[in-house]
Amino acid sequence: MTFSEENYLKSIYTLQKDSPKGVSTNVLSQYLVTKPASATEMIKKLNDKDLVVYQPYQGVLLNKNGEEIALRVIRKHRLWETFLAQKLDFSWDEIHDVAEQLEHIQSEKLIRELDRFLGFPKHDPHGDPIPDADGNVVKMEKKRVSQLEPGDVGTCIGVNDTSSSFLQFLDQQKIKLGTVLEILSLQEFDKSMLVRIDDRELSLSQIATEHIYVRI
Amino acid sequence: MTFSEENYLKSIYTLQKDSPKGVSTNVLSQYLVTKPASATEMIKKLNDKDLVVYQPYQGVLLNKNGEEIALRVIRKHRLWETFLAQKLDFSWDEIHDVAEQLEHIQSEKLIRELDRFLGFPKHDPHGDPIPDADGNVVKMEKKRVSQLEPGDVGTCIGVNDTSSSFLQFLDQQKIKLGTVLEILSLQEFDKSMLVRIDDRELSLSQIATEHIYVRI
DNA sequence: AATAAAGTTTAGGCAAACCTAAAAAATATA
DNA sequence: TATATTTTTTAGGTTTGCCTAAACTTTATT
Repeated sequence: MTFSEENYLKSIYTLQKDSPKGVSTNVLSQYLVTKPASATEMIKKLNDKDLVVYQPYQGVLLNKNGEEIALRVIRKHRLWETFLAQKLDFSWDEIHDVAEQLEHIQSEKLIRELDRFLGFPKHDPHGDPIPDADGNVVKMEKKRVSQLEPGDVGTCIGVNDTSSSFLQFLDQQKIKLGTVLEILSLQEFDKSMLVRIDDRELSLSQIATEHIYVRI
Repeated sequence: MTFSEENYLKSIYTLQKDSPKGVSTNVLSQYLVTKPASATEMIKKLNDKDLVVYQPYQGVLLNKNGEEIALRVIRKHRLWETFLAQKLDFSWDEIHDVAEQLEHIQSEKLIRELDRFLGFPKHDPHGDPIPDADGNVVKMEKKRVSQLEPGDVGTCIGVNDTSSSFLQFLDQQKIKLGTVLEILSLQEFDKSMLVRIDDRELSLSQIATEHIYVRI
């Protein structure tokens, strides 16, 4: 399993949630910042290795084998993200690129021990669930802040946008995992929301409320 | 800088200590488990990038630039080894392969934070010095156990053989970094040594005594 | 339904890092 | 010193993963 193969499998896993009848080469190559021709080529290789279901022109989906590998890579990615945030004081926006490299390290023992060292965390710093060693992922009831109504209270469990500008915005506003938000009001004209966090009130734009996930 | 280039630079750094007037392609390729022709090719590439001094048929040595990069890779390798041994309970023989992968992760911040997290260690689990961020390496006075005489006492600071059979032997004998050895006697006929460790006495073959380093 | 537009695949190339086999240079031996 | 042996380099080939351009499907529009 090469780095590149792992990256394709992981990407297909992520993208197939929004394209349940097949991830197109266009979408896939855009996500991976390559070209459609390259995606086609790799998909054919993964198909030959019996990791995906693929019919020319019909997009690609992971089969059981492919999903198993994708989940292993995602498990590693999220454990490393947890390590970087918890132990090495990385901020949200610095985590991703490094975890992207670390996720490809091959060593069963490494990942088992890392998991133990971190205290068997269930979620990564973005609130996404960490698959267990057998590939089981806990599903969580998450809602976007934008789906809440005045009076609702939610606990921040993740975000939807990993751009560093957004993550920096969150750092500035001191919004992190576990932060409790109370919705005070919704402005009709621009769908912005007035929320209370601890003792301060602040206004979040619609864009922001759509990118923050909470558990209610 | 590719993985392969980094591996070649690191290997040349190690090998040039024993071949101060040039590391031959033969030796280099054997060390890296490739073929001489591959080594020649890479050396030419490193030469074009001004990282080594190379004259055809005369072997290769690192220049200032090459040494700087080699030391950065070695620093990362040894910090990761320390992490694996100290935090993840890896034993001596399990460390190397994983550190070999981790050493290629690119992130200044990662290695700075890892260093801090580990408490700025000066030596790795094999007793080898960890270069600092500026590439300074502390030289240490180390002796092989075989160079000691009856009555001498030494503290184990490293080993010379990273084969897993040897490292497993050490684990079995409970010889680790910091273990204090007292030489009781030397057998003339096979150069084996009787040593005391804590309260027990054991005999070490000449092969073993030549592969264990101590500070006296 | 016919055509235009968009998306996908195929064909042919390129760079990195490896390989084998042959040629060339350096070293050892008679 | 001339030849034999060893070492190193060159030449040409392979695989992986990327690319562009052209051909082919599918989907959208009129």
